[in-house]
Amino acid sequence: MTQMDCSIHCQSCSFAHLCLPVSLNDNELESLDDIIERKKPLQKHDVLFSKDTPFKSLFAVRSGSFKSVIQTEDGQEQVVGFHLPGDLIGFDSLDAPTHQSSAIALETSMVCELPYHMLDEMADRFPKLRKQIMSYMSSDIQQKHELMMLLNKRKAEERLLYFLTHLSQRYAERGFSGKQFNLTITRNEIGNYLGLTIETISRLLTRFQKEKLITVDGKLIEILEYDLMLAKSKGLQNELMQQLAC
Amino acid sequence: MTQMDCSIHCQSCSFAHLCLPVSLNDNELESLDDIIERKKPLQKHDVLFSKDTPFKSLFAVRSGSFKSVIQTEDGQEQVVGFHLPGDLIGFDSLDAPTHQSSAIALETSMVCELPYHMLDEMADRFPKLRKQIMSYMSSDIQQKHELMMLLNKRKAEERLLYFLTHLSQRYAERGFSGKQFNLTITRNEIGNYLGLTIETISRLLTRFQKEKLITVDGKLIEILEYDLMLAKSKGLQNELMQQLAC
DNA sequence: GATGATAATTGATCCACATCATATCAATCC
DNA sequence: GGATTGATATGATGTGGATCAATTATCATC
Repeated sequence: MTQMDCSIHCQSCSFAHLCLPVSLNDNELESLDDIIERKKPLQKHDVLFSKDTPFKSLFAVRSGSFKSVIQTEDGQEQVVGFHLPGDLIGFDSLDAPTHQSSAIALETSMVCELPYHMLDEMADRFPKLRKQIMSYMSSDIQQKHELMMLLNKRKAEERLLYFLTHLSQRYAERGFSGKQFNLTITRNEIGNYLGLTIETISRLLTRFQKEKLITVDGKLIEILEYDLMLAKSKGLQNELMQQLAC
Repeated sequence: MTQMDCSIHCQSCSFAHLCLPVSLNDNELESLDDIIERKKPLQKHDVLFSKDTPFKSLFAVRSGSFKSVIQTEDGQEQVVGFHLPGDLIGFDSLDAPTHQSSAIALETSMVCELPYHMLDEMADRFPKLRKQIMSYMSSDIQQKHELMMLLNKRKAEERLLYFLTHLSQRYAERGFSGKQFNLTITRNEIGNYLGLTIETISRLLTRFQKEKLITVDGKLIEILEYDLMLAKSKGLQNELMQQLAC
């Protein structure tokens, strides 16, 4: 038995508001809860699934965090996403027999497994579930558009500030502190995601600290000037500075 | 009446194999065809929809081509997609009351309008249609992952080669020549999409021509060495060269 | 065919970030 | 405890592509 029945259900999950349950009524939620398999915890570096393993399920992060990566043809790795509790993983592979990316735990983490053939069948019975899934994918596409903009138009400083403020916001949405958190990802992975080198990330973090935007203590980050950081990440620092000066 | 009934139906559309009809049977196809509104042609630069206009429909390109753009907060434009016949436009806005991007005709073009509330309702009646839509969105997400890799890991030469070979392939899939085609997009828009400047695009195109990979005559591009270009776009030119030398 | 306007080319210069090189620090393993 | 390994930091140098500048097609309009 790899399956555990450790009494956590969607009904009592503290991330339900970010996850598929958000739009379902009690009945529907119960049906969803029934098909979910709760699995044993994964340890740091454990592979939830990897490219070319058969696509059988979506996964919802219950605790911890994951990265999604794809492989380039010449063997490099590209990080394409970070996943926090309530996030769903696997939407890039609905049209394929196998996973198109790999998902790897960044720390001790738990997931809810959603067998796709059952979710698929439920989507036909519960229009709200279908709409919810499609909404989720749609906002995913939209976020990738923003990311394209970030990578194409923003310089290193703005990219990292975006990353930090976005992460802060996501932690806050989940009831964690958005002001102080542990990076579960390495500077290497951040750089990989943002199209920068580890050296650049390291230098910027020390610079941000000197500028009193954040404090850094190893993996522990404290956000000191969220609004300013957000403005800077959008190339709007001058405008905000003017506003503050008024 | 802005609506035209110019006798083109999904049943006889030459791009049906790339579009929503692909997985539907005759009955379903007829229902789909019934809800589609064929609209008057758009001219170059015409706006199909723009950011913040109410989201009411998806659009399928029937002829011509479009670009999708988002606006940055400091007023710049980011091209996030090019659309050819058979492509569907608008999947980034399913979860929003208004469009999250703008779509602009790159030449005289026609679209099929799919009123979303009707499509949505049909998706509940026809599981295959639902699956088709979700497949489409999934492969969209996957392609954005590839694009992230391109923007983060590849240099200018590789990005443009990817763009050209990918475009070639898409034209070929649609029954057009993949070896010779007119760019309906400006070098500016290509650069914007690939995170490069117009000067870089221009220089590379002349270089590719000198290297006998392509010929360029204004907007007319001829692909001379597709396989080599594809290999180079993946950073594999050395490997292929070795193979050819064997 | 003259007149702007928009798009593209080509050259010269510059700079943000990559790359290279070393050093430091923390965690893990004999 | 010393050695090994992986992550991080930081300085020195190099470079790909941006930026700046000037010219030349190309196209639409009268």
